[in-house]
Amino acid sequence: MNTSPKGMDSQKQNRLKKAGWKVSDTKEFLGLTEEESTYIEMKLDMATLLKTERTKAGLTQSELAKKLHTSQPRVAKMENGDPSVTLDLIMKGLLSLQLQRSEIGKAIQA
Amino acid sequence: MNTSPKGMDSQKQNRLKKAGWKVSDTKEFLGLTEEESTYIEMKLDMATLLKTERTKAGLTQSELAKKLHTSQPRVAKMENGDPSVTLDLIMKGLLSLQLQRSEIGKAIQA
DNA sequence: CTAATTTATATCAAATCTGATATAAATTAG
DNA sequence: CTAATTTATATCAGATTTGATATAAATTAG
Repeated sequence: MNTSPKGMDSQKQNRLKKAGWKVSDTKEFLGLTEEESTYIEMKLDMATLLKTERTKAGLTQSELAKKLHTSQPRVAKMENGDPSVTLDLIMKGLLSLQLQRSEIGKAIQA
Repeated sequence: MNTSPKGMDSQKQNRLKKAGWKVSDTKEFLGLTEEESTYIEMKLDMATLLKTERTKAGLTQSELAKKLHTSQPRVAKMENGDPSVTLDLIMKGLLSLQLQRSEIGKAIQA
């Protein structure tokens, strides 16, 4: 019994609550519509990709921050999928790491 | 002679200047770095996709606006790639039209 | 053509996002 | 262990983005 949204996925839950995501309604991430959670998951995936790619490039957060004309603390927030960071900023980060649209697109499809 | 960034692409230029994009430097969209223009093009492509998909779904801007809990004028700006609109909002728009991540990802790869 | 519908532009206060700074916590090097 | 480096958290003023409203322009229907 119960394959409904109640019995959500087990791994996804932690990722959502990890960063301080807050739902418009009330109860935690319960009450998230399909679109809302898809949007958040997408953003978290992009955040993870940013961290992965930065590391792969052998850069520190401070070094990436300089390329991006921002600060190290903000890069930390980008990589942790902080709700106060826009997808725009994360995308700019990925592009500054020389990722191609094809690579970003592939990651979004995942 | 001249296959350098000076002799940019011909179609892309119009799309950029179309919406009121302003470069941090001065001269029009000259002086855009590769990353900056890629970011803008990506956003414009998503904007176009939004308009295409809304139309395909047989919805007016007002109807989509209601789904998105926003206003018709903002939907217009989204579809026209107005610089004052975040990629976040456009993505939420696409998701509210029931597009899957796979479809969005594919469009980004283009 | 004329009215109705749809889309675009202008404006604005409130909310959100921004880079910067200070500093704490965690990780890595010696 | 201890210091150095790197990453995370807190705060904040300024900038940008937001939904809303009014209204103009464009498109479509009759």
